[in-house]
Amino acid sequence: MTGTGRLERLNGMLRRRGFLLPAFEIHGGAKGLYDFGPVGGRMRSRMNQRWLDHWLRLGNVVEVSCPTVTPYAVLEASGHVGEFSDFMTECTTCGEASRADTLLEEHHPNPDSLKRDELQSLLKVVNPPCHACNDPKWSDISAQNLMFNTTIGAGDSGRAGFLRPETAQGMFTSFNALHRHFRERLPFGAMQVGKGYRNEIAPRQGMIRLREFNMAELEYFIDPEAKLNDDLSPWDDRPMQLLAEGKEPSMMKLSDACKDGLIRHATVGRFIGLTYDFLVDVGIDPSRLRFRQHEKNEMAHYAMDCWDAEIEGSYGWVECVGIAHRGCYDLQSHEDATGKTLRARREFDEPRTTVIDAWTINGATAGPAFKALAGQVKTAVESLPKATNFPCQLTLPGGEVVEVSEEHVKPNQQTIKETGEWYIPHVIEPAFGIDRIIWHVIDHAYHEIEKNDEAYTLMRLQPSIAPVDYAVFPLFEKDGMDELAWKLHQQLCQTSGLVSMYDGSGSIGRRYARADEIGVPVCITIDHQSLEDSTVTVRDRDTGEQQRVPIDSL
RNA sequence: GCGGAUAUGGUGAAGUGGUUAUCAUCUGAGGUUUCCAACCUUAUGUCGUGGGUUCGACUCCCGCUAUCCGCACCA
Repeated sequence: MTGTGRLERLNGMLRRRGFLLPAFEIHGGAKGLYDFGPVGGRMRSRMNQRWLDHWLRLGNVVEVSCPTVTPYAVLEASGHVGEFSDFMTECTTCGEASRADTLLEEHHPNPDSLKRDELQSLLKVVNPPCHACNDPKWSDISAQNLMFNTTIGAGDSGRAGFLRPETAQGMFTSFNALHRHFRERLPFGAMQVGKGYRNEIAPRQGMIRLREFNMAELEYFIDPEAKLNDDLSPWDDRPMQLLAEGKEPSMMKLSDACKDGLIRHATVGRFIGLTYDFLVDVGIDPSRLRFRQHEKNEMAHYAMDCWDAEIEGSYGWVECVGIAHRGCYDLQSHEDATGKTLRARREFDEPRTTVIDAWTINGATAGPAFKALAGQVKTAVESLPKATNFPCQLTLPGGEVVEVSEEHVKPNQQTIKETGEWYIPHVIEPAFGIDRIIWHVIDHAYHEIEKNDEAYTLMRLQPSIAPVDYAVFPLFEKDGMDELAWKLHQQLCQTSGLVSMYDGSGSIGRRYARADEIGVPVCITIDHQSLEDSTVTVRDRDTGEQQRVPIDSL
């Protein structure tokens, strides 16, 4: 941060030039909602594309797209309904708002687990003092859900739902389709870029905390027992700033951090490396990038290990990527909630044979004898040792005592051969906050310099994400230079993936300045000589150097 | 959600209980100009929003919305 007011000037420029604008402004605007304007919109889609390309290079990752509108049951199963709701209560004396469960921490082993009614009545009974004014007078509690509620369908047939708080759940719920697509072979990944929604209590700091935001997530499914080919040596030449839990920050090689057990899983380590490469590739200054491991107590409800990529900018160090080892939590949760299986199979090296030589029930006699309890009796009998003598008494899980005699049982002798087993895959998830990354890319690219004793601003954006590739200028809009420039501009626009901008107004210096301000890497100028020999000058944004080249070589 | 500050052309600012609200810059048109924000002419464009006080409110008061800074909350 150089100089006071840089942030204000930067924000002013972003607005003026159409990078970022407060959304719906003529209606008064809305907190936490932003437009990407005519310049920023292009940059955002380039960033998204760049991100997809980056992960597609792994070769076993596919792109999907899931709805943002999500049924209640999905997010209930994932734990979001519970985790993303807080029950708030307000002190009627001083107006201080508090979380009801926090107030009751000393009066209940786990107030967070209580249902709304239970929490309400416990609050009434305990009546804890307000930590601001000490008065124990509380309003009724109200649910503060950080997800946007909606109703899917109209009227009585409407189902409760939410706008998704993350893109991940759709990829978990379609696990079986992904699994089939990859011929049932792990590891594989599914990813998507899309919108996520969180009804933040207090959106702040421009692009840093939004209510509707662009996210890009990869869910990488692995067999927790399989050997994975996660070679971290490619990153040995670029140590990274790592803040491991409970350790001092230090520059480390990923391979060492993994060897020392700071990074608890090699795939997490590899994704840290790939994330580093992506961020630096789109223009993040590597010296202002670090990876921080979550403390145990700040870890989200699903995570086993989590590393954030934090980027330093005008708002300090900000979390922009989370790389979480989610274990089997998500697939397990959806299995539990739906009764469907979300599993992969691994074959054993050698088939495993289990020899059973014990007892089971004789259905024909035990059925009529024990009726409804027969199932429980069967389980109990099958766990008895071979040496058991009948009749004998068994206590069932429900407390009933039954007497099992010889006629109810028969020997159970079989050999079971298993060639493999079904298991719930583990998930490693890199989750990117695209808006936050775009913000920091802009923040790092924005330079205020002096040029001929005048303040001058330029954006040193990477060409791969610059909103415009070429600016085409006629030196003067006359003598046919304007027609030639317009023709070249049209030609460039025909090329897939290229964006060109024509600018013919103002002095040539002014036009260079305008292009520099939005980070156009290359300006092409048509002058008198161009009319004669079909050459143009190509000017580099960062050095200002010009080269004369034939039009055809562009 | 609480407390404080703020809200005037696209951007940045000045100003007033009274008739036509000021300046710079940007933007458009025309002219001029042989490569880094030059110059001349000219044009377009503003008092966040709703209510109140008043003969009259951009100005004073209140609510709302938004922005910035703390606190709280949160991934």
